[in-house]
Amino acid sequence: MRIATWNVNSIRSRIDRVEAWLQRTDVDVLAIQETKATDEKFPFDRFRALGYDVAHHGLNHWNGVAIVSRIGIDDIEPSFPDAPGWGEPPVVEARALTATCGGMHLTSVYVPNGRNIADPHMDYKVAWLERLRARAAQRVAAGQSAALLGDWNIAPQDDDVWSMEYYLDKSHVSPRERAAFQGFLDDGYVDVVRPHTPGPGVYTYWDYTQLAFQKRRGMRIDFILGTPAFAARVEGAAIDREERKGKGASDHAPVVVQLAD
DNA sequence: ATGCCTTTCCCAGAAAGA
Repeated sequence: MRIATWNVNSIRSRIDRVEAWLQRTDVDVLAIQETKATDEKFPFDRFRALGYDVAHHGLNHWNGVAIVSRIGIDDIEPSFPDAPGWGEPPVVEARALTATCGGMHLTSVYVPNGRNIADPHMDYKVAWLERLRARAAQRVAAGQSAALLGDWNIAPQDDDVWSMEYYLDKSHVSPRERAAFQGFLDDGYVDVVRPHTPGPGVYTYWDYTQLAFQKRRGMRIDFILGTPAFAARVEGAAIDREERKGKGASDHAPVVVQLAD
């Protein structure tokens, strides 16, 4: 069985690529981020035609998360309890969606960007992660097979960026953000991809500008964190950087884990 | 300090991404 995550940067502009990728990779469940669509504009039919059930949470043309599954999808839950909002007045954004697929509790996660170290959006990012962590910890305590899959907008280790010198004063590598990410690991979550895709120089995101991909200037910011019960089933993992190539690519690559049946 | 590029809104240029 294969489970994957992919920030597609608009499902409508990427649907042809996503469809071809699903057919090529034989993935059973895909967690999607940045659908940038409401339900009215989400291409449900394209996934259903391939045999996937769909859960989508999209409130406007920003953010938006989904899970598509061909092993069943139940207990669909948008967001999570007490999720912080953004704006004035604060609005809870479409950045998380949990569903049960084949007995596993899977959450598609799109962590707020943070923008800059001193930006209010950074406080929002950290608070959002704290609340997600509280909910996620319950799944470890319950002994569930669960995973948080998505775009974390954090590079936890220095090797996860092409240049620490470049990112030193920027978002994604600050101690606050790294501590927020580490909290999930402290609670028992496991990065199930890194052991199978060791760095340095291994990334999941490359900026569209400045020929970043061609120059191998990327960041590892997309992760699959599993509970011990989930991690015990992982047999392999891969980052599909081929999918970042060519015209019409997302700026993120898909990340895939192979599970024992 | 900003643009570099891409996407959305929907036809002009701002907002957001990271």
